Amino acid sequence: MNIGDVSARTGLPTKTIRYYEDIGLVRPLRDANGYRRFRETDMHKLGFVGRARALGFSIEECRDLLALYEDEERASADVRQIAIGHLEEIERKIAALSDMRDTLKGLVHACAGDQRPNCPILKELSEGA
Amino acid sequence: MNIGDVSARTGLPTKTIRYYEDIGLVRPLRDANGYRRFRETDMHKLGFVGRARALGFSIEECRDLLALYEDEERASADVRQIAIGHLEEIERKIAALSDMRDTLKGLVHACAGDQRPNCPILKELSEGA
DNA sequence: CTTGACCTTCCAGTCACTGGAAGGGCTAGT
DNA sequence: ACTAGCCCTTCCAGTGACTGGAAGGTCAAG
Repeated sequence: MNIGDVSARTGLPTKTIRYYEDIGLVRPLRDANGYRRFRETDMHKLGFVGRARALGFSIEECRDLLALYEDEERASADVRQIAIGHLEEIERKIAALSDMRDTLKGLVHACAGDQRPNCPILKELSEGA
Repeated sequence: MNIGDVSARTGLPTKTIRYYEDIGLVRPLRDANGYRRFRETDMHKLGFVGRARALGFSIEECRDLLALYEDEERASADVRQIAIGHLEEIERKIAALSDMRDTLKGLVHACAGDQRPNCPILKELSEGA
């Protein structure tokens, strides 16, 4: 399979697939003409990474998860630990964004949004709370 | 005021303040020795940007907000529109993160997290939903 | 006159791609 | 045989918003 087929099947852009090769996530073979040749296992790995990325795991976490996936002797505790760490990170981000949302909502609500210059949003940014 | 004083008063790292000068958010004066000299208005602007960044506004949004702040003829509607756009962006991010969180929570819950290799997290990443 | 805390510029790295240029390969149709 | 139109290759540069570090100038205190 050439890179275009893999892209169509995994949904990953070819640029991204080449990048994943660059950083060593996959190691496709090469045809005589220099084209990358992807085996089923390569495509499977790329799908794995694509799904892990969609869940917000970093590339390094993906690398670790892949290594665990390929290690038949793995302990599921190690996988779970990575997932828990990531989950906590997501909870922190949600909390931070929720704080921003609440503050912004209050400001947007307080602002008349008309042709006059008076604006509580600018006032807040200018003076602090 | 030198950059160190501004840093202490605004809470922004000196590196960040220099960066903000680089991209034209502030234009401090220069002393004969080459040191940046910040006026009150410069510090005020930096505080403004710091608070806007803390609410998640991008640098370009901060630039626009600053311009509106300095425009006495502004319409508060323009400020409000920027804030609403940003608010929607935040809502989208929260929604995406919440989806990830829910999926991850389910997977973490389903995983025994012991010494055995069997793992529903890896299974999901490997096979898709 | 030295120490140490400040300040300066410039370069490189972060993260995970993304865009584009320049060029070679392959297949189908004329 | 030639050409059109894809597909593939590499390499370089840019994104956002900083951050780290090196190499060196300045200044006040002791």
